[in-house]
Amino acid sequence: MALDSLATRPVVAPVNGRKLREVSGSKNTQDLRDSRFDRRLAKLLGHAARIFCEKGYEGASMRDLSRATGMSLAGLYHYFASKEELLYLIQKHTFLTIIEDLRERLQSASDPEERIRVFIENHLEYSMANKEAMKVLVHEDDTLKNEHGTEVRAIKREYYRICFDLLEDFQRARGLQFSCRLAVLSLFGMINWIYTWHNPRVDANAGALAREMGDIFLHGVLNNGRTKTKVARSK
Amino acid sequence: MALDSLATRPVVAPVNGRKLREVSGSKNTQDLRDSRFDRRLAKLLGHAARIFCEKGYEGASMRDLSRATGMSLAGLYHYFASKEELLYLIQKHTFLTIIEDLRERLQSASDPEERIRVFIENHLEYSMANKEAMKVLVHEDDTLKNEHGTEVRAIKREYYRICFDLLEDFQRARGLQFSCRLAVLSLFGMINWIYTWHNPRVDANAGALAREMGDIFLHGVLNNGRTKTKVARSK
DNA sequence: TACCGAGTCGAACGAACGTTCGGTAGATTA
DNA sequence: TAATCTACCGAACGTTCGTTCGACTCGGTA
Repeated sequence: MALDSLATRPVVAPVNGRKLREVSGSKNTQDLRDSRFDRRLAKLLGHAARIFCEKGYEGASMRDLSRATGMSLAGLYHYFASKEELLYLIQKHTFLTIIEDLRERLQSASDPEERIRVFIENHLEYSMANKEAMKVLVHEDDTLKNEHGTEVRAIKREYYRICFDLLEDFQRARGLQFSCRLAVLSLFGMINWIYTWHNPRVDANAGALAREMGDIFLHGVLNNGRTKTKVARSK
Repeated sequence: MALDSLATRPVVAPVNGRKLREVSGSKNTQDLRDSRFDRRLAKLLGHAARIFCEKGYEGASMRDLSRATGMSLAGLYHYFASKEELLYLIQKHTFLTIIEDLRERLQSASDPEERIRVFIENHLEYSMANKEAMKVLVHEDDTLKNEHGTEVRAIKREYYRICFDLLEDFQRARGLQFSCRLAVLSLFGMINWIYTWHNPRVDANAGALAREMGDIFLHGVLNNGRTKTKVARSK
């Protein structure tokens, strides 16, 4: 639920113009301070994700975040430069974590079908475990403009590309013919739509859902790649 | 593109507290005035849909609408009571028109598979012909609260129900077993996601897209309803 | 002729917005 | 001990928001 690690921060431009001092202080003290800063920031991002999820980015106010976190309005700006950067940090961290998890999981699956199922399962498990950040990622898809928007869109393209390649592998292995673009986007539609309807009290959990949706999708592209026109009768 | 008819207005509570006079004026003059009012309102709703589509409901301002329509800020409120009602009118009209079109089309299709294909085709054709209103409908799905929200949600449930019943018929006719709820929601995900990626210069038109997505979806639920576990090998 | 309602407008209302400024307490460094 | 830096705050800044008010014109009605 919480954005519990910001390990990605060091590789990008420092947040809020906060300079990374190069020679002052002992390394230990420095790390301690930075990790304290990061932990506080991560907690703020978690609150922000919940608020953006509930009221939408435009509908949410910095005063909402101030109220939710107990920190003063001005104090918040110690941790980020603007409301827009807040959204950027949430989206970027969410996307990068999903991709990182996915890459890890894909290492232990070689069968093309299995790899697509891993993709779906990873996406769904992350979505269910981080509902709020995930809705912010999907729903505020074209909210960010300029550099921040460009950067997040680049990560999105990367994620798209991974799925596209998995589908091409599957297609090649089975000798099928179908539009990978349409297939990827249909799959994304199915799995990104879930946040609008999933109710943990009546709907299956991530694993079961991933299996069922994987079945629908894979049978769909499989049979569609082989035959044309009408769906075969069952008897 | 434009919300070109508001034929639904007479059956609901009058917009903006505007009373329907009962005895004053000749009937012809009355009709003329009302239709003039409706035409102007419909034009405003078209502009509003475009603006809500571009900037989101919360991000759009009444001043944006004033600028786009050339009407003064105060003048707008002659046609509706509030910004919220504006969104309500757009969503309601869009939903009711889709359902009306669908009911008409379904009358000339009796085969269960064919009827599902009609559903998909209707949805996609309307979406492509009314991109802006459609995005507002999908994207601002849970923006409306209270009475307006309740009413739109009721129409949405009706639309869901139609699709659900079509799927049950298909299931019964083919003797299949699968979760209709999951199938409907997967299908909705596929077709409601389109607005995020469709590019008329590179992607197929509504008819072709409806056929391809229909193939994927129908093969998906068909084979999934018959077999379990792994996808059959193609050789 | 007097009147009325539809349609439209400029100007303003109070509230809320994102952000900034000047400061302070306390820990760390020189 | 003096200087510096981190973390935070109250109070305000200027702007924009949705909405309202009073007034005006104008075609149709009594």
